[in-house]
Amino acid sequence: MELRKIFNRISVLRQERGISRKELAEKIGVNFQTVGYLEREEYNPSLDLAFRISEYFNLPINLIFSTKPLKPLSEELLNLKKDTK
Amino acid sequence: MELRKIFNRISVLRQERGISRKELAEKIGVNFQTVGYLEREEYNPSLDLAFRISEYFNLPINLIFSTKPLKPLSEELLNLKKDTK
DNA sequence: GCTATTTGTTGTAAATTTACAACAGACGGT
DNA sequence: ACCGTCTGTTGTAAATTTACAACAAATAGC
Repeated sequence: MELRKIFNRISVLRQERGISRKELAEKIGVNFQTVGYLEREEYNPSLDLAFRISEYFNLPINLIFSTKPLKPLSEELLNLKKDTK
Repeated sequence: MELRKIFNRISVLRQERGISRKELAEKIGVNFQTVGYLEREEYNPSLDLAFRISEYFNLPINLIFSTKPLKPLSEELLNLKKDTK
């Protein structure tokens, strides 16, 4: 089906929480190397795994994953502030 | 990884739009039997495919897919109205 | 009734995701 | 310098998703 690459913010979110890949892996129930593969965007998570990550970070899927390259969160925040002023 | 089953509203949304599985399949770029598998929830879509469906229906992933059984849309609507009054 | 379209289902092969093991490099604390 | 933890990477096997072909049943239009 020629899969598109999905971009994600997993490593940023994980580092914000100050946890290691191993800890995150345990929380979401996968091998720690799998977290590595996901952070390096070497392959896409399954929908179920995407939901587990979303549940762990308490953020909707669309905020963590995107079909388009993700800007740094800091920049997104800046744009939001611009819009509301 | 013992995958959880993900529930979805694909068949309702498709029927609301009045299109066939074949038409939907063409729009999202998969085989029409694949749409059948998804509607019967025999397997979960990949994250990319979930995004294509989300883009086609112009709805966020979380409104179409869920880890918990989905109530009819009519009921969801009723709950929303209750909350706001 | 006939025909076309849609849907449900099954089977097999290909592609993708995940687990797991192994190893190397970076980094911090002692 | 040593030790432990974290990270990056590669390889292989297992599980899951997808394509595709085939066929039956249901439905709608003529």
